[in-house]
Amino acid sequence: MKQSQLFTKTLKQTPSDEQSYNARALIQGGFINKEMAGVYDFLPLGLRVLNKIIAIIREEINAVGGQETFLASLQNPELWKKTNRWDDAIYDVWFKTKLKNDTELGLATTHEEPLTNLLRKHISSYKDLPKSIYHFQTKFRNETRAKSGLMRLREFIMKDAYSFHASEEDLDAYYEKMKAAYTNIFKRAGLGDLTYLTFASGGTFSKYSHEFQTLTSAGEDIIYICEKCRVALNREIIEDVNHKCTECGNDKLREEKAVEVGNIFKLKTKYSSPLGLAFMDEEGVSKDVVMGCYGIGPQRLMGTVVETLHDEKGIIWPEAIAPFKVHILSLNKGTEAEKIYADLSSAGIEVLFDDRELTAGEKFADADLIGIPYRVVVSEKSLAAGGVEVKKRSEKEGDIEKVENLLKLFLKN
RNA sequence: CGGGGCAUAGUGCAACGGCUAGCACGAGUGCUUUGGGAGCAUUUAAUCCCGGUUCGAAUCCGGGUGCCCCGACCA
Repeated sequence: MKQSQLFTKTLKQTPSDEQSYNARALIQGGFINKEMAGVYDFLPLGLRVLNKIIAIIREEINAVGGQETFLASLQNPELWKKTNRWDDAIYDVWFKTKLKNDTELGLATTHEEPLTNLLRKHISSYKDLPKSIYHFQTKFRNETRAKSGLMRLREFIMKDAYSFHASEEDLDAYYEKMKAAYTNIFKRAGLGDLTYLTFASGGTFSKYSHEFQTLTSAGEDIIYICEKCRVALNREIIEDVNHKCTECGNDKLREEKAVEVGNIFKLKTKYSSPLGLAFMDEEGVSKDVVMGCYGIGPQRLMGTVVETLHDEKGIIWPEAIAPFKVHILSLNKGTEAEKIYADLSSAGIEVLFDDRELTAGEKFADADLIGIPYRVVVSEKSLAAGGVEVKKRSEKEGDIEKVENLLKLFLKN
């Protein structure tokens, strides 16, 4: 894409109405726009990143048998009354609205109820199980305090997956597969080294649930890390386990601030029972379906990447989720840059081409701010040196590369 | 929901109760510039809302709204 055509502009100064780094950098770079506290628009650059994160999640969930759907955001209170979650005194994050005839509706905060109810039409026998179903859909949560840019939103997309099983053993086995899928997702998104599988409180039916916590000062959670096992314990359970690792008993735990980027949870029959999702087993006995649920917020994941991967000049996107792979900066009047842009683009490489009539300093500053992994500078100076300068965003110095080698270089990487 | 801070051109800041609300960046025009946010000239554009005090309010008072932060909360 030609940068001269991009409708968004970068800001020279960071916005004064944001404190968190992710919000400041993403707004300054033109990735997102703030509508109100906890509500952001995604602009072309930001949407490209978001879509790449979603694509990674989709691949990994599909790989463990997930079937993608798209459930509605307007929800029927009757289902929520059955699970006792409609009452604001019990579940206080609702945005509620009404039809013109005064019938109440809820804007989806999550989708356990409607999906469980939907599955009543499709699951009746042990032969129909197991199943894994997910979607990417907007959640609305009336948080008392939205905060920290993309870290706690009132309107956000969630990938929520739900699995349905004939037995707890089967759920347990699938849960481990999903755990591995989540590990892959965070690794691919560039957060592998900073993300810990974390034991958290389990609620009614399980001892523990698992969170995926990424270390960052922007996080809201305190976790205790066991380096031996590479797992962590959420502060909410630390007293229950006497400050010892649940895996190996290690009591030398390191306290860190972290953000919950994902959560997996064994629901068992918490929703199937009140909503009447049952199946007939091999003996002809009716049993409640056993469920698990698995959530990731792609926007929070994006915010976490920005919080953790940046320097004083701007964002440093991991290649897998960068808005573009290559950023070409044209500093001369010639057509060399234009040709490189055309050649790389037609080879399927994602290129942002800074063809704007600006000074070199402005282009460099914008490139650093936007944070595309590879910067290619085309100038009289580079051409005189035999080619173009190729520099990684994550490195200080670049190298002169011959123009004819670029295609090979970027197709290889 | 408790506590604190803030609200002025598109953006970032300034202005003792008093003159035509100032500066920088941005944007428009013209000329000059091009390896780290360039120069000259010129133009453009603002006091969150409602009420009050006062000869006079961006400034003081009351109420509202919005934003940020701390805490509470958070499948």
